[in-house]
Order: sequence, then structure tokens, then C-alpha cells
Amino acid sequence: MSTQLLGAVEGGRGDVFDSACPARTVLDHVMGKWAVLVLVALRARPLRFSALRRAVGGVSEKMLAQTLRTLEADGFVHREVAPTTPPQVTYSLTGLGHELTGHLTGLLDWIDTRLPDVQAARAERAAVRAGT
Amino acid sequence: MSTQLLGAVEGGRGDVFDSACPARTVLDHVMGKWAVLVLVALRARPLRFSALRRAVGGVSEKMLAQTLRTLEADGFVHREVAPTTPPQVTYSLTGLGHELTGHLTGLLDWIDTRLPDVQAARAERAAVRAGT
DNA sequence: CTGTATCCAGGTTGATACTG
DNA sequence: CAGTATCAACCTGGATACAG
Repeated sequence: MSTQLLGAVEGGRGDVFDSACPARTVLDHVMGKWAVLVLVALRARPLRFSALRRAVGGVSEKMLAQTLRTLEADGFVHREVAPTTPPQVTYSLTGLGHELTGHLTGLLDWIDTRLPDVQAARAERAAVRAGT
Repeated sequence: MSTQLLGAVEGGRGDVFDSACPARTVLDHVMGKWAVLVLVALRARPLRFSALRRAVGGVSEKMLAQTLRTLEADGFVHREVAPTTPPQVTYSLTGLGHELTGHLTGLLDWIDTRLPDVQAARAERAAVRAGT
């Protein structure tokens, strides 16, 4: 598993994967600060640029456009331009994108449910640093 | 699902989640450039600092240390110091970390298997830009 | 409406050197 | 071995202005 992404712990080559590794670039794109949110937002339904921007709080036009271009290039989202004035551009997930978001929502849901545990861990650590 | 992470697409509040949102901080930590790789590397077995650095190719000492401190604070990894000289520090996953990496490896494995499709998408897009 | 281009501040990263 | 400190460079990301 994850043969492309992790260096050989057992064998010991050591520098098996660098930034040039294709799998790494995909991972970086997908894990990008905004990519996850965009992907998951699109999972519910196709959205237009503005709606997407509203759905993903705090993203600038620049970053949203940039993220979308990357995700489109990787084949995760589909860009549909309606030839109207003003132009309407709708983004939706491709089949590949749907598969991907399946894994992502699993992760996000887990974070949601386990948030209390993480906060507890943080609190405990803070207490240790203060007390002992 | 993901109620903490996505702004209201339907309702329409818009700025429901900012960077201060606890769930977002967890997501950011976990999705960090190196965090994923560290987590998955530790999934196979506990590793010492150096071994971990070898397993995760291309990470600097500084970044590895920083990542580990964050993951430790969030309760995903456990840090064990052996009182020897020279000191030996072993990192392992906590129960929480194990759950998390379950989702992560799912994602990573998917990337591995679907890499060809992504590369095909990239190629096709490049072809479109060039030709038509 | 949907972007793109430019500028600029700030955070992040890496190299290096040093400590326990 | 396992870090931490410091510094400079880079890149990211936001604001603004403008274009199709």
C-alpha cells in the first residue's frame, strides 16, 4: 500500500520519493488548503463560482480560481461554461472526483466526530506543560 | 456531514467557518504537507526520529520536528524518550492516530490506484490546450 | 459574472550552526 | 542521536484593479 508515496522503510533506499513523484503532486493538490473544501462542497451538488466561494468560507477569488484550475487539470472537477451574458460557469465533480470525495468525506466526518478527543488531547498537553 | 467544516450552502450564512474553527485547525494539521506522510509511515510501525526522516523523503529536521510536535499535541502520535546516551526517541501512533491513518491510507491507496487516470486527464488537457 | 494580472506583506521552508 | 535557534529566501495568499 502507498508504494508510490513512502520511501522504503524496510528496504532502505531512502529518497524514493521526491517532490517530482507524480503521486506526491496529486496528494499535494488534493490536500491543498482549499482543495478539500472545494471538493466536498461540490459533492453535494454542482455549484457556480460565486456559490462555491460562499460555500467555502474565507477563500479569495484568486485562490478559488487557482484551486479549481488544478482540480480540473487533474480530472476531478468539470467546468461548464454557459454562453450567456454574463457568463455562467458551473463546476461539478467528475466520476474520478466522486470517488475521491468519498474518501475525503470519510476523513472529514471522522474529524467531526473525533474533534472532542483532539481538543481533550490538546487541553491535557497544555495542562502538563503548565503543571508538572 | 462535515457540519463543522463547510459553510451553509443551503441556508446561506456564508462565513460559517473561519480559520479559527477547531475542526479546520485539525484538518490543516492533518493535511499538512508532511503530516500525512509521517502518519502513514508510523502506521506500519513505531519509528525513531532518524528512521522517520528517512521514511519520509525530503523532509528537513526542522519540519519533521515541527510536524511531530503538532501531531503529538493533537493526540495522534506518542513520543517516547529512552533515557540513554545518546537519547533515543521513538514515535508511535496513538489509538486516535490509528483511526485517523485508516482514513488516510484509504485515500493514499486510492491515489496510487487511480494515478494513471489522473495522468491521463492531465495529458488530455495538455493535448486540448495544444491542439484544438 | 467570472475570471486574470499585478503588487506586496507575511508566513513557511531550508541551510547552517549549535546544544543536551 | 535528537533536536533548537537563527537567518535569508521563497512561495503563498490577499487586496486591488482590470478584462472578457
